[in-house]
Amino acid sequence: MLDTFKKLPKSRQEAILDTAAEVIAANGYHNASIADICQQVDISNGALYKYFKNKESLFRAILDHGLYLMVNELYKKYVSPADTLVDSVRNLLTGLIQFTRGYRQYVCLYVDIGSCSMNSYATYISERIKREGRDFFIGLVEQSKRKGEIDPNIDSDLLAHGIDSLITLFAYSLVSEHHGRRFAGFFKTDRDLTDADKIDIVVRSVQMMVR
Amino acid sequence: MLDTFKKLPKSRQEAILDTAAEVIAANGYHNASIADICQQVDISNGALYKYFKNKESLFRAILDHGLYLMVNELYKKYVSPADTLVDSVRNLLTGLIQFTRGYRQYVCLYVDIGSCSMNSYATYISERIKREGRDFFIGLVEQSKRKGEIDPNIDSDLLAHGIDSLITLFAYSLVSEHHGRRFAGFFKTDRDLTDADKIDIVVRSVQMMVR
Amino acid sequence: MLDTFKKLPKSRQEAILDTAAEVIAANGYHNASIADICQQVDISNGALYKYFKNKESLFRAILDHGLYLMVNELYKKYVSPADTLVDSVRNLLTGLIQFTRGYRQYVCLYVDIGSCSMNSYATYISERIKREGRDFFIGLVEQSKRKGEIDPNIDSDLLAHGIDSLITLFAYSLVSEHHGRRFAGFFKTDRDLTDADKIDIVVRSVQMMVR
Amino acid sequence: MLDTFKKLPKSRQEAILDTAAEVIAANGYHNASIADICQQVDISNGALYKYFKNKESLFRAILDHGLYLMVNELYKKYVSPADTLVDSVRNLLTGLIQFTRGYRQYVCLYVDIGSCSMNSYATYISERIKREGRDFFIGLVEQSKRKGEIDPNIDSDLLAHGIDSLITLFAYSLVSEHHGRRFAGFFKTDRDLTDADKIDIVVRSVQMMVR
DNA sequence: TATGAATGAGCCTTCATTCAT
DNA sequence: CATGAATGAAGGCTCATTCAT
Repeated sequence: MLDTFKKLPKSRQEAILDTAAEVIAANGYHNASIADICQQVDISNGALYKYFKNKESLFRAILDHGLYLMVNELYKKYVSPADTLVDSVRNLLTGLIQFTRGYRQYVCLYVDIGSCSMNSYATYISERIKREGRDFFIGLVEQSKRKGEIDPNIDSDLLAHGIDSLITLFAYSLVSEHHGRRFAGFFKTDRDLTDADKIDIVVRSVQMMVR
Repeated sequence: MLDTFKKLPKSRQEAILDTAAEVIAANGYHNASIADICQQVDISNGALYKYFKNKESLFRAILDHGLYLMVNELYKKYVSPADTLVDSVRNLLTGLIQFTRGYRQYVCLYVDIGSCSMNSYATYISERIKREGRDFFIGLVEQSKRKGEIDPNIDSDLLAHGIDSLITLFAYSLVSEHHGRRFAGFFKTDRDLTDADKIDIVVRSVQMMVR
Repeated sequence: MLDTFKKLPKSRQEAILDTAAEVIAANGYHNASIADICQQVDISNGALYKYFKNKESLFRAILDHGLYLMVNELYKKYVSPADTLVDSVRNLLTGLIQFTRGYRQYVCLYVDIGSCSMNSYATYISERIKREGRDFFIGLVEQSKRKGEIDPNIDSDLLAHGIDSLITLFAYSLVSEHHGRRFAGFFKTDRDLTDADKIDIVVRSVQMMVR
Repeated sequence: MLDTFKKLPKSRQEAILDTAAEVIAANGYHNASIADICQQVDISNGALYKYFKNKESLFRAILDHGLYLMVNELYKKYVSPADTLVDSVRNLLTGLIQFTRGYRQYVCLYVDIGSCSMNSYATYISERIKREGRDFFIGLVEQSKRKGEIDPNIDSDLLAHGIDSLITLFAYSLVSEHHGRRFAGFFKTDRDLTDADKIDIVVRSVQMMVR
């Protein structure tokens, strides 16, 4: 990200990142063309290269912004220390659905970054994503222990990892064709699973683990 | 896949698919070039187009073969009806590690197919993958119930989904930079997690769910 | 130069190199566009890149061919051991004029390669050009000494260098605006210098050196 | 060159021209970018276009300044009417080496202007360069004749042209990879030719012509 | 007057696909 | 049936130049 970009009004910066993220999320990093992005963002080809050194650098700025949003618009927004573990999880899932409405493209990129062909790009952001997620969920579990809600003998790491796994795949299911199908596949209904159904499933899974 | 391809010796067919899968897994579908694939596979450019209508059709053949391998070299090979649920899971995880040694590229593609930018390609194969996975895990759980190993009141779908979630992300962690980091991130050791450590983690997670 | 190019008929190879050389000579290396070259040569953009790895590699092939021509169509063609030194020079100058009629573009490139902005490209070919030129002219001078035409006390290197200098700038004057003017500038006539005039000037200069 | 530029302090004007000349000399006219030039010169992109109509106009101003320097910092500085012809040549060569230390970029451009791809740009300046050079060298020769140093029957034009040729290629050899190699190639030493060696060579060549 | 962001055509290069041999 | 040369659109990126501030 170059200085020229930082000098833009925050709202313009966000609009550019959001739209560029959309194009990349829809087509995949390699398949999204700079020309496409510029057209959608409504800036000239040259302008983009005044903002970012190259395609990869634009992508990194998008990933950075996505992480920022995940922490500030999700982790910090939908969870309060007063809640029980299970309520926290439920709130987070609800939050995730809200978040996906506003920032679907970033959820997509969050999924994409996990694919093997993105391994080299993942290096840039994964460590930070990991840290945020781990601290958040281990914090949740230990708080819950302190409040005496769950058995103190439960392995915190194990439980945090289990909850994170369920929530990760829940998030994936919101935007990925494959994961949507996989998630729903286990549950036979005569209609599609609603968001509420899916929240319920994850919450019950967590309860199964802490019971 | 055209008839010309089917007429090739099975071993040649597999060699072509395996190598093409390798190139695509390493670079991503959009970033892998037909020229690269032909060179690695050691066939002429024209030959490839005698075997497959186009790039996407080659990709589909690869996905088909990957699914075939997953069922026959994994689900059917490493699990026996005599085992307990937990042992089955352990065996499957061990199998996955073996499978990844021989067919890493297909595991990669299995991960990739979950990314949003592959949504349109996922449609082709996901339904079948989902069915195989769902039947396998629900089968495992119900067999276990029948043998009286686990509480019959447990929701089979929920448990099957939970186990599948853990195993899915375990598989992901074997080949994806991001998922490798995410998985290990929850567990502090002074060294990297070994495969045995990771198996142990998933097994204990499953025990947590059926306890 | 790639194998694909070498497989073309020699005549086609030459036609491609000659035409590409023309475009580059007319516009300069950096200013000559691949698109222009392809259009003039009448091949597709992609074809050129099947023949040559990149622009620089095409340029090198052109330089190689130019050197080949200089040796075979000039040095070897217009000079015979029977001639006196002065006649050899005269024949070479006549040859240069002929050569320039058929291969003007290569003479241009020979001039261009001497410009500072081509220093990095010159490295590739200069050493060989130098060797050919030096051997040719020193050979000429020493032969002349052996035949007793010129004073054996004359420093061969010095004389060879002097002759080469005059001939070099004569060649330059045939194709370069600047050098044409510089050369002619010293001689006042009421008309432009003819080729014969210029040959005469160089020959008399050489005579001045061996007198 | 626009009035805005002429209003700048002379020293600023020179600094701008010198630095811009450096960038163009290093990269070649077509390959040197305005952005690069502005950055090196430390003026804004817009400012440059307030000073000069366009890239070519800047280039012309540089060429003009180069000619000015050649006349005033070289021809007028290192040669005195009291010197013999040979001493004048020696002084000029020494001067050229000094000049190249201070103004190498202009020597480069002087070489570049001779290349064919610069023919259209050469038109602008060559006539004047030619005149200065011709007058200078013919002046030198005729003065020498008047002083009775050299045979009055020698053709002044021819000698002036010969001397200019040697000095031109000497100058070229100071900055051009190709010409450096060509010049030195004729003289076998176990070390590189020093500047003094090269001066000596040219001086002896001139002596060979006037003997 | 000075700035530097914006433009968009044009650059070199790659690619999936076709087709003559 | 196999080959691999040919295509030309499209890719990421740069550039001389303009113009609102």
